[in-house]
Parts: sequence; structure tokens; C-alpha cells
Amino acid sequence: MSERRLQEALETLKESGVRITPQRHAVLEYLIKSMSHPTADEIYKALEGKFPNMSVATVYNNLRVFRDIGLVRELTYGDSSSRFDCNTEKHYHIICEKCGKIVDFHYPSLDEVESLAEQVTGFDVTHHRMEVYGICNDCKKKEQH
Amino acid sequence: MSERRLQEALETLKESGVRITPQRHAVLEYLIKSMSHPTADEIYKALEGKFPNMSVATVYNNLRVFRDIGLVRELTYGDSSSRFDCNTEKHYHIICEKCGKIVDFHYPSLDEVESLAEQVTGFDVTHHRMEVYGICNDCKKKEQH
DNA sequence: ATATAGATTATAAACATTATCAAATAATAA
DNA sequence: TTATTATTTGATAATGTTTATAATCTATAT
Ligand SMILES: [Mn+2]
Ligand SMILES: [Mn+2]
Ligand SMILES: [Zn+2]
Ligand SMILES: [Zn+2]
Repeated sequence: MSERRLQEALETLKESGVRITPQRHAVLEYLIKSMSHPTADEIYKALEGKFPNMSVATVYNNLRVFRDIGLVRELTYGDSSSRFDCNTEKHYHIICEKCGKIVDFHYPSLDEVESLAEQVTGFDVTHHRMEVYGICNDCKKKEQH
Repeated sequence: MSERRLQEALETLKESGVRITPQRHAVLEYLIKSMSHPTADEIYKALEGKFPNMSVATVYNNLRVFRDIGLVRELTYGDSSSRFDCNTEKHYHIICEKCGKIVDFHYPSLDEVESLAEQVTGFDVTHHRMEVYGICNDCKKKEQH
């Protein structure tokens, strides 16, 4: 399952003329297998066992490459550091305000908002972003003590 | 009009037990009169004529105070620095991807998304954020050269 | 196997924001 | 008013994330 996605991602790299280095392979593999929304530093720390000499700049560089060819999406929240999502299907996120957990959820695209915004403001709309915030189940349970 | 809003804001400060210093007054006045979404540094630069000795930390401190008592909203985008909005009415933003212009627009709250997300994920939803991105009229005209 | 464009590493730099703390100021009590 | 206390300011240092630089290394094509 995630093996298949990794193969597809490597194929996309080749098609884009991006070299497949061991570091790139590892970052990509981590992104796909972790199924989460890690920060650059989380990826860096997760891989320092396998790659003790890898530079943090390499992680940043490769994440930028992946983003630019559409393999990952960069998520920027209020907190300090970006998060990276290799789920390229259209989806939204709900974020726990206590523990920071990010969960995917699906909802039809908000086309109506886009077209109204276009009419009212005269912009040419390209896209939108939307997130829902709240308290996750785990954190609710912890509060009950 | 903005005079009235400034008076109300000062009233809110008093009620919250926050001292009204000349610097606070100036930051608040700038936020309300500018009718825009400035960064901390823009506010700092705009006021350095009147307050040549004001520290940039004072701007940050006061913006945090204002935010914590609900007088302004902090907007965090992918780019480096936060922007501050003293329009406390419910509204959304549309942002130009070329020049960074931020324009308010109104739309009914996306309650349906919130309740679906609640059902699907088990979160207790508190709020959501949504922005539309595109190219503004001015930038469209400039492109036609 | 060799050449070379591109990638990696270590390091420094950039940048926004926060922390620190002495000095200044404002609120409050006497 | 004056003394006391709490808050705020301003200068500066520190923090944390991300990017730039430059020397070295390597994946890939020929
Ligand atoms: Mn996701
Ligand atoms: Mn606004
Ligand atoms: Zn949680
Ligand atoms: Zn524009």
C-alpha cells in the first residue's frame, strides 16, 4: 500500500529529472510511511539513526523539491514550523488545540465561497485553505481527571 | 467612525485592567485608523516618527496584550510575519498571491463543515479558519503589459 | 570509466519573535 | 502629597526556524 505510493513518488522524481539520492529516498519513505504531518525537524531526528551525517539543510532542500514538483503540500500554521503532507488527495484538516494532532477529513470543495469571493472582490481566485480547530477525543478524556 | 472604535477599544482596555500608555494608545490608533492588516514591523516603522525611542518589543508586547483580550486577531500566513486585524466582526480574507494584499469579505459561517468534521473525527470543534487566494485587480492589470 | 550537473555537508547568516532586566512610569495606599 | 507597589518600557541578548554559501561528493549519461 504505502510501498506502492513510494514507487509512484520515485517515478515522479525521475520524470521531473530529480536525482534519487539515499537521503531523498529516506525522507520520502518517512513521509509516506509515517502517515502523519511531520515538521522538517521531526523528519531530521527520525532519520539521524540511519544518516548520522545528514545535514538539516538537506531535509529542508528536499522538502522544497518535493513541494515544487507537487509530491507534498506544505502546511503553515500559527506555530513556528511548517508541516508536510504527502497525501496529495484533496482533503481538509482538523487540528487539536491542546496536543496539536492533525487529522484528515473529507468535505466537498467550497466552490461557492470561491465564486462569491471572486464576484465581491474582483480577484481571480486560484484556491482556498480551510482548517477546523477543536479538542480531540484523547485530550477530552484527559480533561476529565 | 474610527474615532468611535478607538474609544470603545480604550474602554475595553480599562475594563481589562490594562494601563493605557502613550505607546499603547498609538499602536491601537494606528491599527484602527489604517484599516489594514499590518505586521508588527509596519506598525513599528509607522510610529517611529512620533516615538523615536519606542522599542520593537513594546509593539510585540502590546499586540499580544490586545490579542489576549480580544481586541485584535493575529493572522498567520505562510510568509514570515504575523499580521494583525482590529476588525473583530466575523469575516474572511482573500489574499493576492502576487502583491500580498489582504481584502475582507463576508460570507455566512461554515457551520455545516464544522458539524460534519465533529461527527467524523469526534473532536469538539471550537472554530475554523478559511482564506481564499487569487490575483487582485491591480495585479491583473499589471500582467497585461 | 569519465565527465559534469546537481546534491550534500558544515557553517554562517537572516529573520521574526521572545526573554531578560534595569530604569521609568503609573496606580494605589497612607 | 508622598511613599509603596505593580506594571511597562527600552536596550539588548537569546531563541528557533529557515535560507545562503562554498567546498566536497555523487548520481547519471555518454
Ligand atoms: Mn493531511
Ligand atoms: Mn480583516
Ligand atoms: Zn488533542
Ligand atoms: Zn495584487
